[in-house]
Amino acid sequence: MTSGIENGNGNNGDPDSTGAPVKVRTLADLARLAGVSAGTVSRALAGKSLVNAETRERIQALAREHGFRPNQMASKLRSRRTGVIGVVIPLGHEKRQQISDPFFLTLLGHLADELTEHGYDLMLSRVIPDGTSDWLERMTGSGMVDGVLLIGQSDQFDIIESVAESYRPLVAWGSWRDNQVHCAVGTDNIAGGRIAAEHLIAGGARNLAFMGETQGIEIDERYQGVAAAATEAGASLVHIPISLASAEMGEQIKAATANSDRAIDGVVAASDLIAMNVLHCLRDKGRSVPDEVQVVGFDDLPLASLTMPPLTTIRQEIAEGAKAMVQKLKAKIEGEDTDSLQMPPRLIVRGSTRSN
Amino acid sequence: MTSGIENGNGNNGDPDSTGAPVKVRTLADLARLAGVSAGTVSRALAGKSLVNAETRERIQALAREHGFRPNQMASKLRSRRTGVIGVVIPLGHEKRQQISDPFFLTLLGHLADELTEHGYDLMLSRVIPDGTSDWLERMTGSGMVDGVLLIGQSDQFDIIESVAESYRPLVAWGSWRDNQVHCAVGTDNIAGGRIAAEHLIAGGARNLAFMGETQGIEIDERYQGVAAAATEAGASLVHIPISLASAEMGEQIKAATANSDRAIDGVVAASDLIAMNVLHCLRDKGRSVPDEVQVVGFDDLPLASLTMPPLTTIRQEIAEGAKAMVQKLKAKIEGEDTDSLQMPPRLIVRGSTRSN
DNA sequence: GTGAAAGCGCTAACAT
DNA sequence: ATGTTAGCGCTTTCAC
Repeated sequence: MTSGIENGNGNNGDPDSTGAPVKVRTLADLARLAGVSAGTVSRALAGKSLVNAETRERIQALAREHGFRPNQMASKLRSRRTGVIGVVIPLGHEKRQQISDPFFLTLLGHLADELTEHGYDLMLSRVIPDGTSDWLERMTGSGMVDGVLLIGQSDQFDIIESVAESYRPLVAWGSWRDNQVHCAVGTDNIAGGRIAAEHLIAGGARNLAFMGETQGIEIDERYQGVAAAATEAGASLVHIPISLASAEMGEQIKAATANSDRAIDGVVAASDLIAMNVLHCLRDKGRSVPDEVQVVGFDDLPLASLTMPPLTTIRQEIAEGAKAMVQKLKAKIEGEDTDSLQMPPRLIVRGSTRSN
Repeated sequence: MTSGIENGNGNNGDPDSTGAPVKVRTLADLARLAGVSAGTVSRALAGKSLVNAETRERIQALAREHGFRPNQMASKLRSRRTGVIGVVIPLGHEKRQQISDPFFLTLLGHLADELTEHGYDLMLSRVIPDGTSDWLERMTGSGMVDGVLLIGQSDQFDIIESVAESYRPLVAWGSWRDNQVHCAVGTDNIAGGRIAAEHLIAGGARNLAFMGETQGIEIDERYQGVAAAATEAGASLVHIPISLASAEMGEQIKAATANSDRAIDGVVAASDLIAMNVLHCLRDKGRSVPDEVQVVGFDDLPLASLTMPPLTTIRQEIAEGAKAMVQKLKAKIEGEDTDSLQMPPRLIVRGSTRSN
């Protein structure tokens, strides 16, 4: 707190010797204090080269002393760049608006780091799409952000496509299809599902279950991969849609596993979160993992190694993906073109499956 | 896509009959189209009452048709309110900038919901404080936000205090001390620690360990609560600082539990995340929970019920806390005064402790 | 109920 | 290297 000294004793940088505390609210105020023009202050504070080093220092010191920061709204309006990236989490097919998978929050954390690193601020928006493209265009169309990152495509693939047609700086985490307009970064989910199922089958499973809602395209692809592998191996497969609302998940899993005519001996969960719930339910029912039932998760969250038994899972490269998303978005903002990126999934074998 | 029709055939709302697609970028553009003034368009789009209902409808329809949204930066600059709340996660005492406890991400999720509900956008910032108050003043002082929410106080209590002296619309999750300047919402951590320890002791534990860094004030208070209870009961207590970087956590826990001269039979973890790691390590070492060692977590995250055994923990009311934070912040923005809120902790007994 | 005019606080040409 | 000028696109008195 440098204010409070009433009798300016020489070094308080206040040219009018009244000693009254001067409120510096605008560039113009500071300019007056420094005896220069607003333009110069603007340049000095922005660290521009065309300002005399000495005056720059002086102005910066003055600004610091008075705790002055230029108003960002004015700056952004004038310069037509906001330095802000909109990060949107579409909660398309989830009744409860809460939580969403820890996967998304982990991705968000990495995106936040990466954006900060690149000098961007982050405007977060969790939206429940309403059937129109409004939820997205609210971000893209209002001059608030320089670009948009989507944390998942949810069940909004087509809407994202249509918006991306006219709004370039947009990158989504999710799936990529041939001729897709919008740039996506994600995992090869079909391959991931396939690998998971093959691993289960190699461990002796014959009656598989896939647990998870397939409304989101990513999850659906995982299911397809599982289905393909099951068909090829002549294994049976049931699909059990599980809502993410954790309160109900346990009941749903129990009901589902009870109903099935053949005893399920291999589970592919659509995510680690679901897998953890499955593990918990199986334990409750006294079914041993991996001896009676094998379980594979998807994501490889840090928590996956802490379950009992530790979770075999399909790893997604979240940190790497976040890096790629930001890098691609930057490229798009600068007018370049970018490809989508589908990363290969990787099987992480732990204790919830029989290794060979 | 309503554009694309080249020969305006009557109903395309385009008064100049060239049929050329008109780009509507500003209020003025739309005003011209509608044959009114910019001011009227502004009022119509804002749904103000003093506009003729009919013209309002017409203008809104026109705006929709052309996908026009008023530029937020201009609007915010002019109206001197941004409709944005800054949410800051200070990563004070964590080497790795990543992750932070899932607790914080859960809180973030609830805050996001709550802010959205109240019509605010959310500007997220994860910062690593540098010893100055810069990380905070960057948010408070640049006209970007109407208020600031802090997700945790980290080890920045004093800095928050000093900023709060002159910046009113600020609410933090965290601890409250007598005569504290800034508004805080949180749990009574001392009581929480005490309850946890007493429960352990009631279950027969005599040699306690507290696991967690106490640099953050909240955690330190939990430790104090544990210490008080241990002293009163004549139980021993060791403090084992554990960094949150999950890679190292396991090693640290193992090293710590190995070194201690007496066998620890009761663990209070500073968070559920730590508790989960502790459970995992104990399993690795073949020590049974709760028979040989009892474990209590802190937070009651959704995941706490999924561990094996399910985690006994001290519940923090995250959703309720998020609601309170937003409500108090709103009050402060509107110039009212608000008290801090310390919520009572609640013991949730599950399987990781002996219930009497 | 609507139009005209005056900025919000800053930046970027264009002068000098 | 610095000052001057002209807006960025919107909201909001103030007239009518």
